[in-house]
Amino acid sequence: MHDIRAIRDNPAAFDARLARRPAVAPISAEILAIDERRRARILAAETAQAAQNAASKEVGAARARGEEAEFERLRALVAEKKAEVARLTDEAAVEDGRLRDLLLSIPNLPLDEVPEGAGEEDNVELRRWGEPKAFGFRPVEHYEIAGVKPGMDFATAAKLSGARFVLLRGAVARIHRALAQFMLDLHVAEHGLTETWTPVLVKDEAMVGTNQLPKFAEDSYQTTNGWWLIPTSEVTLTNTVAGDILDEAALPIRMTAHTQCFRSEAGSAGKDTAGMLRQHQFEKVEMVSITTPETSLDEHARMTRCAEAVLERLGLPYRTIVLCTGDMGFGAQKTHDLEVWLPGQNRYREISSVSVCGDFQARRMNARYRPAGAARPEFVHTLNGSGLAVGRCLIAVLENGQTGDGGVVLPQALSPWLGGKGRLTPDGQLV
RNA sequence: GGAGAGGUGGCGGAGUGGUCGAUCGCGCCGGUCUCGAAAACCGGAGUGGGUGCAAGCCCACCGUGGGUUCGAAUCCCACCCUCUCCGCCA
Repeated sequence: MHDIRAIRDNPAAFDARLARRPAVAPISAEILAIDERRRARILAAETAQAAQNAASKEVGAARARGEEAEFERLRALVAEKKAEVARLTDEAAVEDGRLRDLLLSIPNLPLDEVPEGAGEEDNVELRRWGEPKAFGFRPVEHYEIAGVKPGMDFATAAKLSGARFVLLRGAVARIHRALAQFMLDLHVAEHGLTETWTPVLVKDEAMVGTNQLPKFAEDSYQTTNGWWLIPTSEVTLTNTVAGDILDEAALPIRMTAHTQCFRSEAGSAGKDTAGMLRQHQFEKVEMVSITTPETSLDEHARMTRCAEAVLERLGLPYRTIVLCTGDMGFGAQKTHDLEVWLPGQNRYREISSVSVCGDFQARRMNARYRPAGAARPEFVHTLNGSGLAVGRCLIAVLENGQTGDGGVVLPQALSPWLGGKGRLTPDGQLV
C-alpha cells in the first residue's frame, strides 16, 4: 500500500513512477480528490465531536450546581451534536474506506533501476551459470522418461482430484522429498535462515498483508468457513511480523519454510497442462526476510544468491534475469527470476522468483521497527523468494539427469537424503 | 463441541460510571552524584489521525464491533483470541 502523504507531496512523481508499469493510468488526481473529501469530513466530524465533548462536560457541572434549565439546555445540545457527529463520522468512514480500497488496489512502484518493458520479452538477463548438457540423444520431458513414469501418476491423481494434480509414488516421491529436505537444510545450516513451520490456512487479513487480497481472490482457494489456503508461505512468513514494532537489533529476520502451496491457476487454461509444471497443489521452500530500509537491496542480492546456491549444488544450469516493469508482480519493487534449464522443453523455465517489496507490504500489515536510539517507529522492508519450487526442481533434476535409456543420474548433493543412492533405473527403481 | 477464567501502554499489573490516555513496578531515554560504573535521586517518554509555518491545539484508541448513558476501560449484547478442565481426535 502506498503512503498517502507521499502522493500528496508529489503526485506527479507518483504517477510517473507508476506509469512505468504498462497499462496503468495516472491515478493521483483521483486519489487526492478522495483524500480531500476524506479530510474535510474528518475535520467536520472532529469539530462536532469536540463541541459535544465540551458540552458534555458542562452538563455534569450544571447539574451539580442545581441549574435545572441550563442542564436541560446542554443536554439538548449534546443530543444534537451527537446526531451530527454520527452522521459526519459515517461520511468520513466512507471516504476513508474508499481511499484505502483504492490504495490497496494500486501496485508497488518499480525501482528506477528496473528495466522498462511490456512483458516477458523485455526482461534482462543478468547472468548464466552452467552449460546445458549436450545429450547424445533427443532429451524428453520429465513425464516421458521411462524410469519416471511408474512414480508420477497423473491418472490416479485425476481420479481423486481432477486435472492439474499429481500423485507421486516410490522413488520419484522420495526424490521429491529429498529435494525439499536438501533445500531446507542448506538454507538453515549454510545460509543462516530460521526454519519455520507454518499454518497453510489463513485469515483474510494475512492475505491482504501480502497483497493476494483484495485484488487476486480468484487465484486462491477459500474454505467454507472463510480461511484461505496459502498460495505460498510468503503469506505466513511475512505476516509473522504483522502489527509488530520490532527492535532494530532484531533485524534482519530471515526465515525459511517448506509448505504446501495452493493455486487455482485461474486464467492459465491450456498453459503447461502436461506434466507437473503447473499444479493446483505443490510444495515450495520459501525464504522471507524482514529488514531495515537501508539494507533491503543488499538483502535482495543475498537472497538471490541463496536461491542460486540450490541450483548450483544440484548442478542445474540456470540463468538469472531481472524482470522488467511489465512482468513484475503486484507487490514488488524489483524481482529476480531464476530460470532453470529444462532439456525436455529445450528452454529455461522459471523456478524461483525473488522480490524486494520495500515498505509496500509492511504498510498493509502495519509491520514496523524502532530504529536504534530514534523515537518513532518506521515501516520495515520485506522480501520473499522461492528457494525453490520443489516440484519444478524435481522436473529439472529428472530432465537434466536423463541418460537416454529411460534412467536418470541424480545429483551427488542429494545423496545424503537418498540413503546414498544416486540413480533412477529405467524401470523406476532407486539404486 | 461443553464449562470456567481472562484479554489494559515494551513487559508485569491496578483501575467497576465523570476530573482516566489511564496508579504502580520493571525495562528504556536524559540528568545529578562518581575517576568510571552501580545504587540513590530528579526529569522524560504510547500509537494513529486531523489542523497549523511553528509552538501547539483537537479527535480516536484499555481484544473487535454494536448498544445503554448528558458522560463508558468501567454497564449490556455479539464476535474473536488466550489459558484451565471435560469431550473428540492425527
